[in-house]
Amino acid sequence: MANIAKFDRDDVIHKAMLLFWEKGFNGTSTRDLQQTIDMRPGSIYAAFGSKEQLYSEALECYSREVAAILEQSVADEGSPLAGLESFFRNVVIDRRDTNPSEICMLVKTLSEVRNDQPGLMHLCRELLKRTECRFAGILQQAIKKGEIAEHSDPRLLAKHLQVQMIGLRIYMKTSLNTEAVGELIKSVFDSIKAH
Amino acid sequence: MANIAKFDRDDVIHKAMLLFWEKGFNGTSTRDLQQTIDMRPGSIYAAFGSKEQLYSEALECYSREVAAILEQSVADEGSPLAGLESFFRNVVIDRRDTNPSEICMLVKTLSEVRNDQPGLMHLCRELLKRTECRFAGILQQAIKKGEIAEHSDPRLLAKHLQVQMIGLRIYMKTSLNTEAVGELIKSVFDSIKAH
DNA sequence: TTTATTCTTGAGCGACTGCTCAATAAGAGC
DNA sequence: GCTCTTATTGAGCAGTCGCTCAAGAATAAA
Repeated sequence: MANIAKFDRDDVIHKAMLLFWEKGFNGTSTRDLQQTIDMRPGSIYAAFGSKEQLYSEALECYSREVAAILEQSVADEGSPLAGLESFFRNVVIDRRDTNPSEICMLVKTLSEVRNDQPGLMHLCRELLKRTECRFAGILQQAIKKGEIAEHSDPRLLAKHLQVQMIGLRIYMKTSLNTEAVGELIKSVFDSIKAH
Repeated sequence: MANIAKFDRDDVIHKAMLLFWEKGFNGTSTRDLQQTIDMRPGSIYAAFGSKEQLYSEALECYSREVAAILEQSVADEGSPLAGLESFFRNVVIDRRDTNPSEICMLVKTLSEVRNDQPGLMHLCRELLKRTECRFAGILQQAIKKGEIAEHSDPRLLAKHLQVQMIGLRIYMKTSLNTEAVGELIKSVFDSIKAH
């Protein structure tokens, strides 16, 4: 009953998320984790059950934080479409050095996880779908505000944006060419406006 | 001096490639490899030096095979642009069930490998760059044949295609929606033609 | 303080990791 | 046949893996 002063669960998950994001699921050992979150194996397994379960919670944490950045971008720009573009530049270019990895953690998971971990796979799909829905919602606002043509299909455009976001982040890691990627982002949003 | 009848090196690398592509670098144990390529550890390490070195050769094998598919597609279609589109559909949609993974092996590597394996990272970048150059070459042919506008920049378009290819394959894995992805591919090539 | 409950600790289990190397087999040249 | 060189074998090393659990510390209730 008593809410005994325990470790700060959210903080621990956040720290675990950063480590997992950097090193991947297989690349992160439980010893790494113990050191990073400053907990002993017994406590970790009592609190989270398994490495996979902790990873799940880290994924959800990641997804929440990305959603917050997106929301903030739209609010800051005061325009749905400009907010989206700012979000893209922010995530793909500006944060690439400070983030644990240039690549989206959901994509890293999807590409690493094997079919014998259906839970993680399913969670990834769910979280990516939510991002796509957020994109669609913002695009819908952009239509309302007349920033893009009324006959545009926000759900198709959202899929398009999802593909771009995934592709661009990886392309950024391969090319190391900030200018070229900036140009590519510009052309993505130019073509949306032109529709 | 004598060319003693040894194992078939190319065949072994191909088999190793399929396993690595499926399970990733960290996810593939040397025991897995031993069984798959039917060699004992001593022979493997005598022939390839290390797991990482064998992985490098597997990556090059993968890249060669993808390049062959691209070349074949262009030859079959008798048109550079139609060949590219056929290649996209082939790789992103048609082969997704028979391939060891839906996702490009180079991208999987790039997303998994840590910075303490600079050799693999560098090789990935090199091989992806070559693919981009191949795209650019084919787009150049498309311009010559009048399939796309003369003022198009084949190198920029090639970067664009690279981003699409990467993004689409991952999106295919998340959405499992063949129709939507087919539509996305169509729109990619429609917009290239429209330029 | 005493007792009951919750939380934390860390030694260590059994399985697995990448890899080595002395022993053996299999050819090539004579 | 015989020697010399090269190829293959597989037991096993030293280290790491994810995880458990008996013991102890910390807090709450009485």
